[in-house]
Amino acid sequence: MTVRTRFAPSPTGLLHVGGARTALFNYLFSRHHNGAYLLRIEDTDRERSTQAAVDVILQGLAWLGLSADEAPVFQSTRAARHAEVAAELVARGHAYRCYTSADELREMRERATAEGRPPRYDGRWRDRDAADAPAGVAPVIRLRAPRVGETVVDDLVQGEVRVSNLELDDMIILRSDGSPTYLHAVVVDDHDMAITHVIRGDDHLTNTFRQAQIYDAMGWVRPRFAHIPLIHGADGAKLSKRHGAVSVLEFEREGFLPEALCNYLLRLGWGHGDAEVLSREEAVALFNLDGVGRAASRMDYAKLTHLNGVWLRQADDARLTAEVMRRLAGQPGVVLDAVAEARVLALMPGLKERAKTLVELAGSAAFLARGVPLALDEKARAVLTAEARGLLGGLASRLGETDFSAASLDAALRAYAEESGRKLGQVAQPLRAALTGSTMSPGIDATLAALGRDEALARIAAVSG
RNA sequence: GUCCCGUUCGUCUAGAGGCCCAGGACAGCGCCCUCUCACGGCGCUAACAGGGGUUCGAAUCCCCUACGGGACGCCA
Repeated sequence: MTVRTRFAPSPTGLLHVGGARTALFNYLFSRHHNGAYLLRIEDTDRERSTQAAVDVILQGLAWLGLSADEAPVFQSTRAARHAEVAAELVARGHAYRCYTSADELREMRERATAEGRPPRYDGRWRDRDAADAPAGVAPVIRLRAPRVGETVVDDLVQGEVRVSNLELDDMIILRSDGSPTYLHAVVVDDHDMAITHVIRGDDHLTNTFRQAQIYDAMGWVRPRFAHIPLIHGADGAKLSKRHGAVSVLEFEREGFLPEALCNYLLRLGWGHGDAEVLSREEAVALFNLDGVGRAASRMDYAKLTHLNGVWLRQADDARLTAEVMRRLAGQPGVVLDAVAEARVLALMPGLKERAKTLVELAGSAAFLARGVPLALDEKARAVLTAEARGLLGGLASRLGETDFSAASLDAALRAYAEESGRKLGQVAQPLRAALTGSTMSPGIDATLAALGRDEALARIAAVSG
């Protein structure tokens, strides 16, 4: 049987890292088994569901490279089918109409809580004759759940989890307005979509017992379940809007690469020996549910940032250059012409070695797109003493006759330093300050080469007076 | 309150009875490399929640306690 997984977010907020990881695991599991990975938008809560939220989810998944294999299924379009299944359940005696009012239910719950019992529906309409139905009251449909024995779920991550049926009451599957409840809609949709593996957050684990009862009542074969632990914020608390439960698109804005975020998320709650850096292909080949832990884990931005640096260094120069140009756009003082782009591309091997995020990368490349005279930061000014400026003046004529390749430049600089009785650093640092306006950059030879002779000389002239 | 799940260095994890006086990664701290900053290399600090069992032997199995999380809605 073909493996079919699905990611089923409700479009009521943002696609945060928890949802992203759930999507990733579903994706990897299905790919590992050459199966299909689907998307279902659980938009039955019309009040809170918005098109904007749907778009954010779609964009986030696309950015992560986790777009679904088939068009998304919108749960709200399936209400008739949900009602149909509920009616079938009634016809088969596995569900019944309940006329208990909201007030009665509240009373029931309050009394149970006061007496220290778990709040449960008492099943008062379970075996009552339909003739007793009060006039003018629209009933809900409740599942006639088994009252003896236990419900067992064999979870691929959590193992065998069981609960006494005494703990479960007759859940509502269809509301009095005819709309399905979440638990019911999910079961019907997963069945109709032929989902074979339900991989989701473990906040759904106890819901699974009730869903299992619906499958059983319909005589449907249950999918395999895998409940993965939640991701907590850096402070250990549940991920919420207040704790950086930001959209994954926010990570893009902050300069993270999708492959780095996926790599990080994969290792959060899943391990395979000492493997840390994993490409998408490697992840597909290695991913399994056995490697998923059972304890919640915390977001660690430091490690994410490190991984981002690793992936940045491996990334294609042209791609990174395009990212830098995009991020530099609109910044004051930069000129984004073909010349600037060529310089950024030329220096990219050195630049990407030193950056952890695209934001940093753009920041460190900005000097390549600025004009003369360059603004000098504090440290650069300190380096450019009168003596250093004089040294640069002498260097300028030397550079006028040097071949502008990194190797030749390196040799020329070393020769000049030696002739002047200085260490290379005493020449390189003032030069770096003049060329970049700061005291940090890729190797001075590569920086010179990227700028080109004319620009380099102009920048030197601007400071050596 | 009831039920379910969990607890290995600060963090993510390896570990499926002897290979573990617990390994890797990030972070931190040193040293080296070096034209700056990074990268890289080397090294250091640092954990089996607590208590009982079982066993020749337990991080690994069982029980209890503590702590954490989740679920108990005509929300999803």
